[in-house]
Amino acid sequence: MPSLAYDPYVHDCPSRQLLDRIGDRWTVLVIGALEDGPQRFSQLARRVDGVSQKMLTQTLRYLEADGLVLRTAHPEIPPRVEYELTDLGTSLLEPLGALLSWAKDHMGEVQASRDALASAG
Amino acid sequence: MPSLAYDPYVHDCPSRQLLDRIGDRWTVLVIGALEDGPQRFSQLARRVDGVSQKMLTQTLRYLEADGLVLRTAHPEIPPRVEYELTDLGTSLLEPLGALLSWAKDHMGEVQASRDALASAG
DNA sequence: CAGCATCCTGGATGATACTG
DNA sequence: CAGTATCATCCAGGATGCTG
Repeated sequence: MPSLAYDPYVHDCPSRQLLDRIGDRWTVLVIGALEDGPQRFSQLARRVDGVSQKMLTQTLRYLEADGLVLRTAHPEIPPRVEYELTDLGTSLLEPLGALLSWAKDHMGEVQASRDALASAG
Repeated sequence: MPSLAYDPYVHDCPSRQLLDRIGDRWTVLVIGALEDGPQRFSQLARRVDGVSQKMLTQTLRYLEADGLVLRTAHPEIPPRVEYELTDLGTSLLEPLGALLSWAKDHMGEVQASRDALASAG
């Protein structure tokens, strides 16, 4: 049994800060989109369907600041900017994968529970 | 390398639904608080510091509906209601623990990256 | 004690227009 | 193409008061 000892509601606690990041709609999606190699801004925008330019930019800036994503601007016309996961960012794929894996394995049970409660009224 | 193949932005996708749940500030905290056994409502309110009655109630209702938490109301005066993780809820502790673990192990690097960028201007 | 109902605010997010 | 700037919106979440 893993320990959740340090409380994420303590503002200074790393777990809280991580939770805040994962909380927003886009961070996880962007990281997922970058899983298979460097991507250009417009590629990401298409890949992470529904994200606005503003949000994509903001998310990428955060990830860059946190050292999870590397930004490379090529001095060309027209501009070309590529984003890729750093080693640190890549290391996050594993626990994230574990979570998605749980969802895949157990979401059926969750859905069944919802349905049961709904039909029970 | 884990696969993040199925896209969480697809509304039907389990990963998206899980993300939505974890997205809110309280779900993860409540699950964490329930890690070491059944808790009363007021205990949880104190444990998950900062949560309002409304949010705690709402979060518990969701978790109950999803089959992650079991609610037991004892017919007494004054009322006593206990919440505990189901087996399903307990199984979520593991991937969650992995994520928190990552935060613990790497948040230092993240913070260093932030500081570096900040001082660099 | 546990928990609804109501009102209200702020910040996250989107839409739009413009630029190097 | 890859952004920046600005305005508009929406609802999660907090505050408060009441009930069984």
